[in-house]
Amino acid sequence: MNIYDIAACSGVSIATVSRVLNNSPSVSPKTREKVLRVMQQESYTPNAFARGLGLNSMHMIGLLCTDVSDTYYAKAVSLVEKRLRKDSYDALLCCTGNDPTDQKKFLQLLLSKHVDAVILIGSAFKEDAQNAYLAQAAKEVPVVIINGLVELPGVYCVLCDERNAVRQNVHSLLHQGITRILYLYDVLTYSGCQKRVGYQDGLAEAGLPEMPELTVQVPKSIPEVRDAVAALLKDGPSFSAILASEDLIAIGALKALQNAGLQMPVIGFNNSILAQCASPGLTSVDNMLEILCPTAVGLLEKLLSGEPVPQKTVISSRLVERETFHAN
Amino acid sequence: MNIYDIAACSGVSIATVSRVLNNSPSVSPKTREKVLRVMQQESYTPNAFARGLGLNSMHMIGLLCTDVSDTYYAKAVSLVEKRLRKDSYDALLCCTGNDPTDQKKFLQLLLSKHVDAVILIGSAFKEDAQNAYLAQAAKEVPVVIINGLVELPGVYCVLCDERNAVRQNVHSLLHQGITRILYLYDVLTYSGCQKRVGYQDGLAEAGLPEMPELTVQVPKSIPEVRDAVAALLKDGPSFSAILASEDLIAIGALKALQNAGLQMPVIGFNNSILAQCASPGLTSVDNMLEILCPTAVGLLEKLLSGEPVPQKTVISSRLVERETFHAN
DNA sequence: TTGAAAGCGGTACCAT
DNA sequence: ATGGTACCGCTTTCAA
Repeated sequence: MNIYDIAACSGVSIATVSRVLNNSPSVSPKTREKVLRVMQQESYTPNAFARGLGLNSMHMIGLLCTDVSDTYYAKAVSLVEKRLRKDSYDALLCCTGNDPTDQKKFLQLLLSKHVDAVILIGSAFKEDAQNAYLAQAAKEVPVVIINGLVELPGVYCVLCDERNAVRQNVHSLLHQGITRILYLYDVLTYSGCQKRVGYQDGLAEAGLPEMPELTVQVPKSIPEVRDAVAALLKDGPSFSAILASEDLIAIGALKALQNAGLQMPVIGFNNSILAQCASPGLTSVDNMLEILCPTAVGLLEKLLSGEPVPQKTVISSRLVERETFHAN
Repeated sequence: MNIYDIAACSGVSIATVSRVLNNSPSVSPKTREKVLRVMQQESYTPNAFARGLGLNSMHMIGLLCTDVSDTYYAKAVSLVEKRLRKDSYDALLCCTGNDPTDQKKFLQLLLSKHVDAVILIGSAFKEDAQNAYLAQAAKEVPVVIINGLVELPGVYCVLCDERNAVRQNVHSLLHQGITRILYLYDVLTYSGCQKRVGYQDGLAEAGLPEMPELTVQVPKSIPEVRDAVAALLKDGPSFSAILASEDLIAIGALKALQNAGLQMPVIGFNNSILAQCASPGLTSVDNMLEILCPTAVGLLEKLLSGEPVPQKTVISSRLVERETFHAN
């Protein structure tokens, strides 16, 4: 069943059928009615490829995500996809992993599929070399970055003020009289850098010196973090609170503390389900995916309909206090 | 840059360019070489829509998933997507939620996009009414179900023997002298049913009567499960071990036990990252997504190239013991 | 081995 | 308001 058949059955031309299909106002109600009835009867579905060829769009958005199996990114993908459906966009999912070469390859791949736009979720795009590719891509279609920042024409960023979130955490710990705060992080994506700088900000504001021995990079793995923190507890510099760039990392640290029979404030990041799973419940910074994601898609919607939108949208975080917050 | 331009630049016809594009053997090495060089020079990319229109395929697979924000499904989607890329298929992601109406709507949507196949991940398709839609869909494209079972022509299932997994868990608990085992579950998808039946199997084998008061349905939410289990501990039937259909549920139960100062064997399901996050570490059944997902895509690969494949592939699970396993 | 040309199923412009 | 028709860019059959 194609548009020609429908045209024949309805006794009109394919042009008219196409108009009905596209809700063109210039079709008489009677004609529209008739054509629609035939479509219904024949349970006609327009061919998406033919449509794509003509319009140069299949109403698809490319989702470039480092890793959907990660709880945080999975949530972001879920929220984005749900919001995209509202505008009847389809989501083409592309998981890149952390290799920059793959990331650019997949970006290329999405463009070759003529997606209407690309949304970056947790991408590590950060170095200039990669940004060159992003810049190129952004010339072809709008690029929206969730919780990342690349200031380039055609690239729009929606992000959470994580730097300030960490700064405030430091501040509140200092307020409890804790000055030696261990900061654990894994990768230095844009987001990763912001958090670390927030940690430094917090200390600097209180006139405290930087403590490089308390800023420790760890792999994103519970047992490895646990062991690393255990080692620190044994031989390392002393500390009496822990901030982590990720819930998972915080949980690894929590395990080390438990094994050592110690208690101290531990604050994670992302407010993921993992934070709820931990015992004691992990206090965590919520970076507001529930807001970021719909906002990002909303932006895209406007962009694609030609409306102007800000290149950068920043929202603030929210601390979710659970059992690991206070000292003693 | 289209195929005509490339043809012109190479001094051949578009047919020849097309042949080169599709690795047709009937092109002389010299011609092929020449055309390829031009393509390279012009950094030509064939138009995916035009290709789709001609071939009636854009080399896309529809992923029908109830909820990617769920840790378990996210992992499945991740593994499937990764494996699909190997065969250079793209993944069109569709999150349906649990409403059967939506599920059939999205299935329809994927079909209208002419995906080459559909992979169901954690779908609740179970009732006959829905199966009618599946049957219809399976007439158009192959349907592969991961960890679910629907026996219909054109539907292929790859699943884990979860029934047996639970049976064995019951068995081993009975062996430890525990006869009163609380079974917690949330939804009765195919998988959900199998697990529950496994629980019954285990008890039946030991000649124990069914204990409906120990088979409790709970919502998939840590605090709600915690409260439900706390209530059972207070006023309910006695039990001295807990089996759950999901890690998340097991963790809720664990929290209730901790609050009550109690310890008993608790076994979760899925061996998700959540199990590692819990303290004490949650013993959990691994239902082998790492095997199921690649197997499912491998099946699809064969199907799409016309090779025959079994309609049902079952693999066995693996118990991952952590701290919550043994009594005392 | 190569080329010409007829689809594939729509969109959109130009007439009427 | 409606119809005719030239695209869109590729695949594939048929002839040469």
